[in-house]
Amino acid sequence: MKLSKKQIFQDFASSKGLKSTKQRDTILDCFLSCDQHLSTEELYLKIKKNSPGIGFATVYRTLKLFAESGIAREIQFGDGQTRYEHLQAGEHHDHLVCKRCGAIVEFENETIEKLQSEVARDHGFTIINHKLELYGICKNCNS
Amino acid sequence: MKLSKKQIFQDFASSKGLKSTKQRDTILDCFLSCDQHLSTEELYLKIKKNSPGIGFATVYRTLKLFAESGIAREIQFGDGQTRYEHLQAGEHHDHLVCKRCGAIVEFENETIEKLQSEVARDHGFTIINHKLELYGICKNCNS
DNA sequence: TTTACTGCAAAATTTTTGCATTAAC
DNA sequence: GTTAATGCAAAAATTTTGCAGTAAA
Repeated sequence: MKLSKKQIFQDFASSKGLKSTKQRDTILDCFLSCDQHLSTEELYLKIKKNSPGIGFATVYRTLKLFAESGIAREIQFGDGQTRYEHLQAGEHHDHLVCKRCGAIVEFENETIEKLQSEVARDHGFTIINHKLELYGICKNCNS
Repeated sequence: MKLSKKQIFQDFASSKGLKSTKQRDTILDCFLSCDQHLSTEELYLKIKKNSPGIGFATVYRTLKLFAESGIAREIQFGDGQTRYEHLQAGEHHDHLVCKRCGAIVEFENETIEKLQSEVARDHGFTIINHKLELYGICKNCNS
């Protein structure tokens, strides 16, 4: 069975000699229980409601650690803010983004993934990860 | 035969009642003759060499116009800078990005495009455009 | 002349960092 | 005791805007 993200991060932390703190636990819990695709700012505001003591810089630095540990990934949807999404090792999240209402739908498609590997191979690339975003108008906004 | 990007932009400009200026011509020429994927800053620096009078804000606003006219598109590779790439109507540029040396290789793949349309249709989306980036290590850096 | 464009500098955003203090090991 | 983490506030880096002067229609 897969390790939980919490476990993965704890392993990462101890392997790096990082200390375990109340703040990091709080941020990790909130991050995991929150929606995908939150920006640093958004997560910070959510956390501040229950834990007013936590500062923006701590959230900022902790999210960077999450990305480094592999449980999260930075993404940019072109709105000027860096966002973080949950990431399970080996998982991919591709996105449908509605240009009108901002709705984000996730999808996975094995065949596309395979084709991507082929393209990479043809060009001599070893793929580490990828990003696929389809921008358009969603069902609701269309009707 | 396809309209040139220059032509497309001129049509766009006149349809919008925009005036034709020396600066915009200069910026358009440099943009078209320059490498793909330049940031505003980078293009500004290139232009300043030959036309020292042109200001950053003009380059910035002109690139926005290029994007609006359809001859360019904003992209983000996650390095904190917005970049602009050339875009022919109906064309897509997907990218292989080397995480080590930063090399960018463009590719197109019809089958992937078709699958994307299917995914979008399945979710009730009408696609306007898309972004596909494969991150990895390129042939040179691998060897 | 009327309207848009330019260049400058200032403002607004967002990301990143320095540092004294606090807390974990 | 050491070493890392935190919170604040300041600094950097980018993007965006206001405005007076300039140039195009």
